[in-house]
Amino acid sequence: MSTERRSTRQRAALIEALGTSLRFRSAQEIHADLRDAGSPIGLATVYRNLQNLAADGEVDQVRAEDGEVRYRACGSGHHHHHLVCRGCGRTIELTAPDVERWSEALGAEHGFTNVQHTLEVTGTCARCS
Amino acid sequence: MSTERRSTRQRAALIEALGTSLRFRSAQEIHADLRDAGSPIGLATVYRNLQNLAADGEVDQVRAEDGEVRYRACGSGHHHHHLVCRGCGRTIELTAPDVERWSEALGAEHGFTNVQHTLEVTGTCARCS
DNA sequence: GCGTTAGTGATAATCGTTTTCATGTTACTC
DNA sequence: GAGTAACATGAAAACGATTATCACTAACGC
Ligand SMILES: [Mn+2]
Ligand SMILES: [Mn+2]
Ligand SMILES: [Zn+2]
Ligand SMILES: [Zn+2]
Repeated sequence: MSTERRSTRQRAALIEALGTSLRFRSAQEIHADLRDAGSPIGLATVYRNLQNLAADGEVDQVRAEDGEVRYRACGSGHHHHHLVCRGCGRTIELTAPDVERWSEALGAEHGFTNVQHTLEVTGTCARCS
Repeated sequence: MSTERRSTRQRAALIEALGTSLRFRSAQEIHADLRDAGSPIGLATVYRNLQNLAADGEVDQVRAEDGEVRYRACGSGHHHHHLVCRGCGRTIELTAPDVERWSEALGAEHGFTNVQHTLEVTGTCARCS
């Protein structure tokens, strides 16, 4: 899905806003932050661009417990997981080769193909406890 | 949270409907199934009872990709994970002691306490491929 | 049976997200 | 630099799952 997207002021502002944050944030939070930072942008545009960026692999998205989707520009463009503080949102990227192998093997063992998985870890970071 | 809940016709019908299904189903699916099966019940009642059952550990709930919450009465009352067919919904319960240890250790290593995790595996089962 | 109180359900409200559609911009050609 | 077709934007309306309301019903303990 390599896409040629037009460069707009809004898209640039969104990418910059993402780049400067270490936390996962919802579309609405990001929208408010952009507004506060003096970059007027429509909410629908935030949603659209976040989805495009996610589809293009530029940002990660996770679904919070309450069902809201949160976005973050992660350092690695490759498959990884997250350890997220439930207090402050501080996020640490994790790789879990054992889990990758484990899920693949279990899928195969049960005759499943095209095996995917989701894995997220949460806790309270040192500063927050 | 061990709760003393009153036994009602609706609650009994819901528990029975859950017991006879192997798939994860949304509250609305379960509601429709109950109606079709001749057990009139309000949608709000389905939602309320499913949440109670989940809080009491009687049913598992997972969030689908589209954000919908799905429910299922699982065999084991203990912590486990799922391998779910994206085609037919067929579900296999998994335990992953290695993952349990891995997430605990990683949390501790980064100074996190009260570490929790979610892990779900999806794929296409033999029958569906 | 009675009273207390949790449970029910039709309906309205909530809220994150998506769609609509008229208008603004971008990228490209000449 | 125009001209232009396709894409992007955004205010507003629509959507859809879930939750809240509230008048009514039915369990439970006595
Ligand atoms: Mn993985
Ligand atoms: Mn586990
Ligand atoms: Zn923290
Ligand atoms: Zn299947």
